[in-house]
Amino acid sequence: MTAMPPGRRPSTIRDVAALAGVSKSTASRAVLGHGGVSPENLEKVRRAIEQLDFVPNQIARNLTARSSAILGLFLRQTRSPFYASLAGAFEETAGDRGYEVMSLASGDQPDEANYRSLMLLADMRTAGIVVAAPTVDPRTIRQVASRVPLVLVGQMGQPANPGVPFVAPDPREAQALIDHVTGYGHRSIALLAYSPEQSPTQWARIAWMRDELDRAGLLSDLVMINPDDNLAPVVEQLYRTGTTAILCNNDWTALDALAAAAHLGISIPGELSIAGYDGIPPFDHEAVGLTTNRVPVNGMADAAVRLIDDLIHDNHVETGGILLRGELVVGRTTGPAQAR
Amino acid sequence: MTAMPPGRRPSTIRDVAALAGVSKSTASRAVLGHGGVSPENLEKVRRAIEQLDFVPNQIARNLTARSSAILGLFLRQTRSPFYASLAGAFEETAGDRGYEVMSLASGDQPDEANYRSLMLLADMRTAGIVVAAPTVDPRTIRQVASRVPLVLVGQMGQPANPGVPFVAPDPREAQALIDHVTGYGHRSIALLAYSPEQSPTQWARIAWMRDELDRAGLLSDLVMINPDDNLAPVVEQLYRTGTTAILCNNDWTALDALAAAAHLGISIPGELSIAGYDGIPPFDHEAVGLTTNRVPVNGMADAAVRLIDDLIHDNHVETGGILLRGELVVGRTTGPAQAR
DNA sequence: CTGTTAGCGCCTTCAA
DNA sequence: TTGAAGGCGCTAACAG
Repeated sequence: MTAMPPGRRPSTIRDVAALAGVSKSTASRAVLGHGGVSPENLEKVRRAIEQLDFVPNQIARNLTARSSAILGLFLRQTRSPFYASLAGAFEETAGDRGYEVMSLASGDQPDEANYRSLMLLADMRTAGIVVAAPTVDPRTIRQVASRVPLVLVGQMGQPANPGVPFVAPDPREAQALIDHVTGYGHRSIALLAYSPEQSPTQWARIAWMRDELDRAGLLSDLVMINPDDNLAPVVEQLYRTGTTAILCNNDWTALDALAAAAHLGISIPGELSIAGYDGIPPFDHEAVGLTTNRVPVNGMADAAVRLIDDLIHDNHVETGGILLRGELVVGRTTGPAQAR
Repeated sequence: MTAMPPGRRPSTIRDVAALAGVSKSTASRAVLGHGGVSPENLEKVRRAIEQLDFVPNQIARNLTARSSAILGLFLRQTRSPFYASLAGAFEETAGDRGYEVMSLASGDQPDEANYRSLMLLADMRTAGIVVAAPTVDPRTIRQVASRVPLVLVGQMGQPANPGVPFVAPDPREAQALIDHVTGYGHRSIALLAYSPEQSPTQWARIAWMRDELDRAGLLSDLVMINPDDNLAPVVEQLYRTGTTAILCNNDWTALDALAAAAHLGISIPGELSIAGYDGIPPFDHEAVGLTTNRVPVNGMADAAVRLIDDLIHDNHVETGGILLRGELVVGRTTGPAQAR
């Protein structure tokens, strides 16, 4: 047996009109409920709708309306807890404002594909589009933004995308993390990071920490890594050369570093302190015990909805962008520096 | 300044035709590239397209084509690592087969909203819809399935949804977990679970484990909990009444139980073994060290794509559904049972 | 090869 | 209050 749906083509407003014995227009008016239809006809149409199991095609509707209550969400990747969390928060807030959210993921395709995806979102007459995909080419962003209200989230807009509103985590929030480890007496602190191309946002915080630590003479090293690297050699090298604390670009990296340290027999946080960044559940779970900086995902989502809503309603919008700070999460992977 | 997009309405095929000095159809044919257009006209159209920055409206296209290369994905929630992971894997595999994936999340709304969302997906002439949202009402599923090829993933189809193909984790895979703890000598094993309504799939595995353990006389208790419960009282009670191992409905619960045990001063796995279920990253990370059963998310996604693809192309489809097994992940939260 | 016509499913003037 | 007509953006069938 093929479970293919039966030929029964979804009924259209035309079918409804025919069965009710009225014109398409009357049927349409009855469906919309804006009034202007006689009670008898209204009833007839109502019955026809019921009988035919009619549901108006929202998409066709948008076609004439030139707009809709749908927001498009373009994500870099769905798998990552960070983007998943952001998307979830966004859907909630947007839902509260009466928007439906349609998501599409980039998966770091070639930029041409990103463009097509974004246009697909625009084609369905979305009221606006929110982009949470830092790797999309700025030109693509600008092209789409010229057609549809667009907001960037989780990434800086300036200077690559002048005039495009954005919400992003404030790199300066990393100060709390630095204060935390220096407060523990660490004086030889290393940074682990992906390349700027790999993740501009994560790089922003790393660059900021690098500058801060460097200025204070506390930076032992900045090691560039890749997502799938085995960190054992890196961690060992750092440990041997006197680094007592490692700050990572994100929580994954921190977990990888922790696992590497375990393999090397380095005790945490006795001999080495390690901190992550992002603090997205479940990374911030007490049972994991990771010290990290929790990025304000909910706040970012809220701000994004507010921005896009303002843009849609033609309100004044801060083009300078919004930077939000998170909060320090103290776990069991950082502790007092030990003299060696 | 309002960053609203300039009035410049996206240009249509009509504009292109006008500028090129040909008819809409010729322009359309040129765009489609199916041939049948003179080189001169082709060139003229090409130039007009360039000049107007024309991009065909994919949605309008689908409207006439009555179909598209878009798959709809309806998720229970975006935030959960499980669904995020599933979605990510699905997008990848679907992408390999040339599909674009549009996602919509349920967020456990009233079922009427689910229906509307599903219809929205159908309205855009998606080639098929994949539902990963166990809480959607079976009637809604059937209604939508009668209009568009539909596959269930991460949930059983039978008997609530007869005839609707599905892919789900095989509850019997839990055997490995049971063998693991009994192999460690545990003879008083408890289960922690959400209610069946909360999560039918998780309940399926719990019910299966309950039966198995009960038959072997090893079940100490089955405690019903809620996602946000504080588990300290539960864990303490179990521990005091002689339970030496706790198997949880999912990994979150396991982390919560671990945190509770830590608060109570119960050492893991010395005095108590705890295991999770799902094994989705980052729960399965070595640094977390959780013993769990890794559900085959990638395999499920692959199978889902295969099923929907078959359905779309009218191939024979196993209506019985597909059950997939995962693999045991041995961490540091389980160990030998200790005599007390 | 080309333009005309007729939809896809819906909404919105415009007269009546 | 109603229906006819036209359009949203595009494709496809049909004459030339």
